Amino acid sequence: MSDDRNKPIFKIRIVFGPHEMMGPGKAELLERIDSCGSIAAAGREMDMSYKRAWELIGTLNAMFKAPLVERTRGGPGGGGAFLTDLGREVLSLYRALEEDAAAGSAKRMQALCTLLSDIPGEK
Amino acid sequence: MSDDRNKPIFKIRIVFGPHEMMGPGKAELLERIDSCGSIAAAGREMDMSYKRAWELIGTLNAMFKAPLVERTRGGPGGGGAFLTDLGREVLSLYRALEEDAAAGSAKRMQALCTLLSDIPGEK
DNA sequence: TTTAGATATGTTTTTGAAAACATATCCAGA
DNA sequence: TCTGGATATGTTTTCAAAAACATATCTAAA
Repeated sequence: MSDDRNKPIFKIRIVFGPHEMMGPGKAELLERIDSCGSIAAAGREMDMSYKRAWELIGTLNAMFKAPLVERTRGGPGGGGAFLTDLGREVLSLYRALEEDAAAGSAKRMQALCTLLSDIPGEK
Repeated sequence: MSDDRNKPIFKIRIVFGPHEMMGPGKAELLERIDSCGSIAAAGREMDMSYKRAWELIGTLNAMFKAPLVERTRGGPGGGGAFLTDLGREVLSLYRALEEDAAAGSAKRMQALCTLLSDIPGEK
């Protein structure tokens, strides 16, 4: 019997400084901006207000050596946003880091799950 | 010149289910209960209200096969709390998992830090 | 039998982050 | 030159999580 229930989700947040951090939210936002071509559309997909998405991008752009996202205003379609090379690099690095971390701790994760209550989600 | 500034902090949160998760906060709480011998004292050390600490312990006790923390009431000192064997096991497993994850992703972490802005904390 | 210091909970208040709302601005193309 | 759809921000409102406050309860030991 395959026991695929209870697959735990591994969330990583990297805190670089008091106001500089990166976690699952910003990563997903970058990803969606890459595929959508706009901050507004990415935000909509994530059920996030444009303003919030815009703010997150602002902090991301400020915390790295150069902007991860560049934007254009006006024109056909009204404008848009796209990842810079650095943006793509940071994103893929973060994703790879996630995988490495998960792989490195898989054994322990399995052991932890063993100790969980049998009746999960039973709140 | 040692460049120990900007040592990033790696935070891991494991989400087992919709209402079942464990992260740095619960881990530290377990640790301090172990060393303090009481929920109240542990909470004080963490600047956390007794009520909140007590609630966190409640959810922890509920999500594993057996309680991680047991408590006594009354008596000299008024009572106290201590980790069960399972509690100690979960805690050390979580700590080990953290280390494994950090070790597994250290290379990528280093690479990420390289891309950070030079002027950190400059908000 | 009183006390001390902890556990155990209910109730009210704060507050800080996110949402919601509101505009202003930009500009290629029709 | 008007328009559409996006960026860019300021302002107000909501709301849920945490804090704060308030008690009640337990019990070994003095």
